[in-house]
Amino acid sequence: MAKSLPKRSEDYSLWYNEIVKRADLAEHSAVRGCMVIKPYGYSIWEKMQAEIDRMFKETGHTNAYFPLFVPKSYLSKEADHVEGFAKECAVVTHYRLKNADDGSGVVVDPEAKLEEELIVRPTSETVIWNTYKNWIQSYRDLPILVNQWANVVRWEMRTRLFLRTAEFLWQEGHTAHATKGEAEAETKQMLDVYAEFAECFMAMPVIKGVKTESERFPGAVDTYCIEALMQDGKALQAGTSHFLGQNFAKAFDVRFAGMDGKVDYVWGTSWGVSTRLMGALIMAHSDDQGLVLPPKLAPIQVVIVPIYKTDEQLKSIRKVADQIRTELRSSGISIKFDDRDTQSPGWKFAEYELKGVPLRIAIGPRDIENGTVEIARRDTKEKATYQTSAVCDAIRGLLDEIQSNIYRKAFDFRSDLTTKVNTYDEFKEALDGKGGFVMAHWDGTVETEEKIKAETKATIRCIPMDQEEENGHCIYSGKPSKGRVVFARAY
RNA sequence: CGGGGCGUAGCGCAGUCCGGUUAGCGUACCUGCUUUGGGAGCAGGGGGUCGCAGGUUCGAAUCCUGCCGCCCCGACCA
Repeated sequence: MAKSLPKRSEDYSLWYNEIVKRADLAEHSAVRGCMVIKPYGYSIWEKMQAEIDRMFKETGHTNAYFPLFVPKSYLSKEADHVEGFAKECAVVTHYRLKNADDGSGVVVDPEAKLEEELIVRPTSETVIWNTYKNWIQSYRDLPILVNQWANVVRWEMRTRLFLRTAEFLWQEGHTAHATKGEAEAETKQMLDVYAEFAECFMAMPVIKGVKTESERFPGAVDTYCIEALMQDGKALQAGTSHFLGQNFAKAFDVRFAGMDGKVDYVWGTSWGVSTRLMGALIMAHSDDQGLVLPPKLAPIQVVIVPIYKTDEQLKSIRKVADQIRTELRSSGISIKFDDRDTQSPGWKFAEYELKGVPLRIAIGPRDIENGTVEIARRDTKEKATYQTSAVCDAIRGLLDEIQSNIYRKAFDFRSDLTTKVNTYDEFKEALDGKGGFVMAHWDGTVETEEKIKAETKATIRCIPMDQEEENGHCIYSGKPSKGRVVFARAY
């Protein structure tokens, strides 16, 4: 009867797909590569959004909204940008349908062809810089610190729920500055925001770094990123922040008069995180029983399950449950009392485990008699009995403890799977053995990077920002190097 | 785009090779009774254009032709 998940150790990819569906996070839609985000999954995304949005506001940003459609000509104004995105764009060519002559349904009306095709945005730099052109004349108009929450479409060849879908939800920040230094500082600030969110809320340690030239965002001068490690030893890019230099300002002719009266191009940044974070969250902590959610992002932090035979028993359990619920709610904890009599307690236990609810309180006749409740932790599966009077304090403490425990667990896991290597043989051995992050010297050339990728499927995830200076030799070419970079096989 | 798989009840599948009563199983759903400290038991019940179109045949989920769609692996990819 137990409907167990596939085991991570046996088929990680199958486990991932199943957990997404079984925990009611998302499902495939009728359209290839697109997903339906279900209410429970969406409520986790909303928790993420709320925190990220708060952090944006705290750093001086405001939200706006730009159109879904990008005129085709805009995309080609920045050469690298169009090169990077052209192959995965959805294109709108017509604006009307009509009934087919043979009665077979509706067909595209050939009379209704658009003069200029519209691209469904894969990202919004072009529309936004075209707009900024009109917003900026002088240094007094700068900086512009705008973010938008939106959906974008990238026609990916192969998709995976949350990790890579044809349409996805994200936020994209687009800022404009008077100086290079200010734009660079903004790029790094937002990277810090992402890293803080990942570590403090998702309980997921990340490496901050810079992308190599070949992994850079099309149109950027520098791409900064946070890289996380998943339980199967593969890396996941969890967020990026781009220093755009004056590239888009030049492409869209966005100039401003400085204090000294001289006219110059504006400096730009863009940065984003997406529903891919949901995938990261799932893979960072969950186990073979289901989701494990960090308390700070769990839509339901505590669930109370009553165990009873008679209405009388339920009545006295409800009294205790209501008391606990009222007190915890007043300290901002989200708590659900599941008194449905349509499901058995055992069913509920399994269900809330699958959904990653951090704490479960069970109250039965035995507890009522003893003035106790049973609390079970999702992360360690430990159960303990508490005096009813001590429950609320215990819960508050346990939520904090779970948050830091799963972070520590993920951190230790990453430490175990981070290997320093000095030769190409050691490199391949580490990759094929335990996987994870492999720290190695690299000669700084695209050629070497490409050869390593072709031979091992490992890419340079980033050049870490806290890179230690260390003289060494490139594992591939033997040429001198001044520090290690992070290699991994990645999603 | 290459390789593999799948399409039969809400979901998961068997049946297809070798055509033949009324298309079956698990689960979910509905009703009733008994249950409830780890996915309850028993009894009864409802639910199907077998992906679509055409063909062969007395007869097609099953054979033939064409088409459509989705998933997985790979190549590709902020």
